[in-house]
Amino acid sequence: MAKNLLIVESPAKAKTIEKYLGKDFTVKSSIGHIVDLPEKGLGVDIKDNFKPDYQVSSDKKKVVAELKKLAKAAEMVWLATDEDREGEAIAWHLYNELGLTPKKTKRVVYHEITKSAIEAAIKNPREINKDLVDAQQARRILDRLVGYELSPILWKKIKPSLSAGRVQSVAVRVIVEREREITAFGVTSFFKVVGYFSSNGVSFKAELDKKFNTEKEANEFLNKLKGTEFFVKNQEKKPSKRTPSAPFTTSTLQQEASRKLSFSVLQTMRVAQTLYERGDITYMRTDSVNLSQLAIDAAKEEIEKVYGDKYAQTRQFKTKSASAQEAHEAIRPTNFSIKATTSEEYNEQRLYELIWKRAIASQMADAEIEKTVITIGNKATENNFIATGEVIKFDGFLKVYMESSEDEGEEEETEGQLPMVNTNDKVGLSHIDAVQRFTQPPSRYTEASLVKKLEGLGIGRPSTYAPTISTVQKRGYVVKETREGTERKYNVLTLKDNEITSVTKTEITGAEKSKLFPTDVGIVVNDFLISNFAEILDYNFTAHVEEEFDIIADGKLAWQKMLKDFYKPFHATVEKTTAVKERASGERLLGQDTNGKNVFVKIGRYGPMVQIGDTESEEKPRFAKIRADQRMESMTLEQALELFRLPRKVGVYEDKDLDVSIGRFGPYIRHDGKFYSLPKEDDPYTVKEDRAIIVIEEKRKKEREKVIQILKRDPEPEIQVLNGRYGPYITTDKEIYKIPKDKEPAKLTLEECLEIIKADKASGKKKRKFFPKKKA
DNA sequence: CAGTGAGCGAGCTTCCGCTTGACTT
Repeated sequence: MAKNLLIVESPAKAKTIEKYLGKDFTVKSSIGHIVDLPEKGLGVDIKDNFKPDYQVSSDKKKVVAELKKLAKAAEMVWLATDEDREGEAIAWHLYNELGLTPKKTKRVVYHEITKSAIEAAIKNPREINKDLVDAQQARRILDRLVGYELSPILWKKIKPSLSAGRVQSVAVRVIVEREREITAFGVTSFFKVVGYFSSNGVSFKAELDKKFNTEKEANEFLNKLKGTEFFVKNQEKKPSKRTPSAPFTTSTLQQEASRKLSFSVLQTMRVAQTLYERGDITYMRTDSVNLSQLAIDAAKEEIEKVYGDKYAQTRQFKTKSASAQEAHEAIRPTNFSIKATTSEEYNEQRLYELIWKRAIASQMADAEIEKTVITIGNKATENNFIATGEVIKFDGFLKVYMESSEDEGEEEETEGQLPMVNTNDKVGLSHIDAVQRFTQPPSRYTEASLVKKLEGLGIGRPSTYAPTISTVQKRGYVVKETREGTERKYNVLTLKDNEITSVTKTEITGAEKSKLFPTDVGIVVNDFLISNFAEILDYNFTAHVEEEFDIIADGKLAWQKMLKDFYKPFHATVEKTTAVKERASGERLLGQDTNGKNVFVKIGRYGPMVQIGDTESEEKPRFAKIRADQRMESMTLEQALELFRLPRKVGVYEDKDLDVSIGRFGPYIRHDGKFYSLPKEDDPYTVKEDRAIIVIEEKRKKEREKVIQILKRDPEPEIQVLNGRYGPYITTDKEIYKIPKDKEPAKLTLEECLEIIKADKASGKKKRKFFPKKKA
């Protein structure tokens, strides 16, 4: 038994550190937080000065028991959790749960996993910083109060199972507001003029320094240029340089992996986790752009070896984010001399390469660039045509890495080569285009650009960006969608050989790929929260409470005092809002039907719907769910009435009615108490009796083919051999068993089936239920 | 797993931040 027990948060980290420390140390991990507030109930006693009811998390009981045993046997316990608010709290929880004493406990911290850093940390132990722990308690309890007091209001006022929180509600707000900006955006068109010139055998283009509002003005301008001459009015050369970006943080990794590899933020984190566990990269949840000196030296050595001395230029980057806690290094390869991971998995290879390039480039020389601007004049006009060109004099870091542009919507301005010219040189004209362009609304967020936005607001942490994005989608506030654009016509005027011609072309506009759109529910919840809880939804709310957490961490404010000051007015608003009777349904009156009854669109307990007739009237109103491709905001009276054409009776089959409707899982036919899904190509509003019968018969045929054989047992439940979506399988007692490839499903005997079941059970794999309920 | 939607009411839902796990006819 080792004399020393050192505890870190991550198991992969524990393995690495154990190698550095030698046999006197056992290194174990807590696997994150070990205690938390209970999932059910508030878990905070408001009356007893916000006393939290901490409990060992159910999935950490085993970890805590093992650590406790090891701690008891050790002479000294070293708490080496991260040096940030959460890490300090984990150390404190460990201290409490493991029953440690000041005499046999030491708190150590480091910001990088290198041998020297760990050894230095061991030489400089300190005590647990209770002020920092208190700041974490304030953070934790504030989030609980906000989340668990706001969410139930939404259940009551809007619909069950919704949620609200300091982070997720602002994320939804960002998406809703962007959508409104796009809707409100007035697209206007203008004419952009581009001349195609040549000089000394080099063709180049130059853009006019003026845009025209109308086609008429553009036409007049081109007319003026008929038969005139162009000359070089001015030429300028300016040296400039480009500096590499900092190595990746979690947020920038997610953004670049999204742009360059089309990864979702979740996918990026999963792949990065694998690389981390393989030991290929450093920790992937970080807000720091720092590299250890060891890493910088290693990068320099690699750059000099591969690209030559003049390509190396080491630098230390500084974080721009005020909320950064910098407990780790930036994300980098653990070994710079390894250019590719040994993993066979394609996505792991691609992400590793991206991380390697970005980290290496960050320690490479600036790129030296010469910018050239040629101004082309014409005596017939005061306006000039401007040609810009760039020549890379020294590529520097660009040899390895080029950051992707942020505005994917922008047109690619490929700058060609410019000719060598002198002032007053005449230049030849090929033609001039005046092209109709349109102003662009702001672009919708991708998952990754939303992360960037949240990070900029100081909201969320590297470990929560991906979960937050998935929460707002799971709650149905936001959907990630790819939408096809629409065609748009635009005009092009061309001046060539002293003649002006006009053509109309078409382009696709408004196409979106994997972008975030707010749903009706998201919009209604957002508007409700903003009108009632403006403070929480304020973009500066997190920044403001973070300032207070910092004061607590400095020991200048008691965490209970901070919570009290926040909670009193907050809870009063909660009470006041709860007392209001009306639901917040986003109700909108669309008009009246032929009987003069009011027709509404609103959100009900099961989502957006249309309603005919008033709720207060004697007669029960009629309801219909709106279709997936419809939006409350753009719903018309005609569309609403159309929805009431369902359910429709389309005929009779085997003396029973055939009814067609749309349910939770799409359009279906109901016949004799059974449901038959209507295939995509059939329209529930027009489908006829004969077609409905075909659909029913097809399903019956499949049902018949589903059963390969049934083997009766008594008293145990029978064994069924069935044809499933993925081929034949055996099932009994709600469990599913795979059939070995060498067996023929139709000829399986009862004995063989039992053998397969026995073998499967013995393999020790845990079975998943057919429709798994939520985890316990 | 598919007819819901007001209201009555039981009992359910929910936060953010730290970590990895287990595995699919």
